[in-house]
Amino acid sequence: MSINANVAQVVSLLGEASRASILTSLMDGRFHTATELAYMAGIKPQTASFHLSKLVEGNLVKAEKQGRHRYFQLANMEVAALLESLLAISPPPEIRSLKQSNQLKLLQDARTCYDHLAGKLGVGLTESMVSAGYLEKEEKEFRVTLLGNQFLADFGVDLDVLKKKRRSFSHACIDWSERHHHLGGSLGNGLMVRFLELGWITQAPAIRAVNITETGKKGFKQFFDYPNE
Amino acid sequence: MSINANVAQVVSLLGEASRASILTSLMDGRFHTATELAYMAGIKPQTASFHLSKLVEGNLVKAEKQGRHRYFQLANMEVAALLESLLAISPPPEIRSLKQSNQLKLLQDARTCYDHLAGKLGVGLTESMVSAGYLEKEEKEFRVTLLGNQFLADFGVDLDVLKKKRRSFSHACIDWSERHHHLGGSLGNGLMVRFLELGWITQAPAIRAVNITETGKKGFKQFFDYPNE
DNA sequence: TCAACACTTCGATTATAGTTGAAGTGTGGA
DNA sequence: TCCACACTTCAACTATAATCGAAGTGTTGA
Repeated sequence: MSINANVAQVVSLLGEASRASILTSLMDGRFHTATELAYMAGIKPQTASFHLSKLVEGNLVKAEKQGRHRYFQLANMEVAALLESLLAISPPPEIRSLKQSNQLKLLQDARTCYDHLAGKLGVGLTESMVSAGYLEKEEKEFRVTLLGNQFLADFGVDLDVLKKKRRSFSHACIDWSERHHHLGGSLGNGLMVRFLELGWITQAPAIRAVNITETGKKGFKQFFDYPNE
Repeated sequence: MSINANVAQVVSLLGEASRASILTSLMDGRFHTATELAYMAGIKPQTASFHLSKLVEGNLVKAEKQGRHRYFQLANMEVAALLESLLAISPPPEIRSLKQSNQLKLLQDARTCYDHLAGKLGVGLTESMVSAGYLEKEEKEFRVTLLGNQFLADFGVDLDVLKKKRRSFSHACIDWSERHHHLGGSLGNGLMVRFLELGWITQAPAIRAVNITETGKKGFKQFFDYPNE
């Protein structure tokens, strides 16, 4: 029954510690080199290269050559979505060290989910925007209200451009740490890009944790009422 | 980075040919014994037993003891949904033998998807019901119209009972062979149960293919306008 | 009580696949 | 031209895990 063999083949690519590590490292949506990924996964570059070639072959990862570097990225958003949903299913990690505990906390506070914000920050901002009447939650996506249209325009996010992109506009993305939905799609991405532009957040170099700047703290409070306790 | 280790652990259970075979065999939603599953996967009972204990440990499968038999079933509907979505992602199988080709055709024509109908039959019936105005497709589920309420009541499906069950009522389930949605949830299950009651369909013993009886052919044409070319 | 049966456990074998050192290719900069 | 660097390929090693025969447990039915 080789119907199953196909599933096994695809899935077995995910079911190995080193490859899973590489893939979750790639979940920040940015490009990474083989050596970087090797370091993050705690393996030698040859080993990473071996795994990466398998992942490229299996269409989970795509590569782009530039000079003597090869930059790797998740093949598409479906892969990222699959990974996030698997993280949601998987049991929470056991904490073994202080460093690990701190890293986990950073990720829970604010991180990128492929190309938009997740963690407490991502979920919190989304909820604030719903409370303020800018967004309305539908079954699997968020709808931007008239009020929200105005707000986003004022904030410097061009909805017309975002809507033209050939991808979902505002899908509700499941969050593995908060067990809530947050704003994904091109709108989620557009907002994050704007936050980066404004210098409200900065991306950590090796991890997909996100750092909130002092300007950001004021801005999030003023414009989004976050945090709102 | 043991965040990844958890994912890898869960996923690696799926990424092995024998286990994938066992799991897809269990996708008919029925209970199966270890020996049955071993036969279907082409391995010895000891090996199946070994894998099954791992699957039970990993909460993908649950077991129930009855006399000298132990009956195995998928742990929950989430697991079934995960498997179907993986089948949808996986490339279509290569055909190697006539027998396999026939089996694949049977599965594509009409099969069970956990506990409701899929394949051409499942997709076709769903589309007919939408055309007839009994169902309306929403983002991720189907809504039963007033007309549909009446139709289903007449047909002998008790919606009140189904709605009380602690599970989704009518979610849209992705079909790996047809690449379309079909009707799942308790309503999808309720309909299939009714078809079995009426003797319109019978379940094949070893495969999750479904056989349409002569009565069924007439019934589906008369009540559901299927097939409708 | 006994034999047949369903399943599991154990131990040995075998196959598979991840890992790494060494060597090779190609690019960039001095 | 030469060296440093990023990456890949190759070959050997090693660890892991799937498989199956043999033996053991517990259940059913005669």
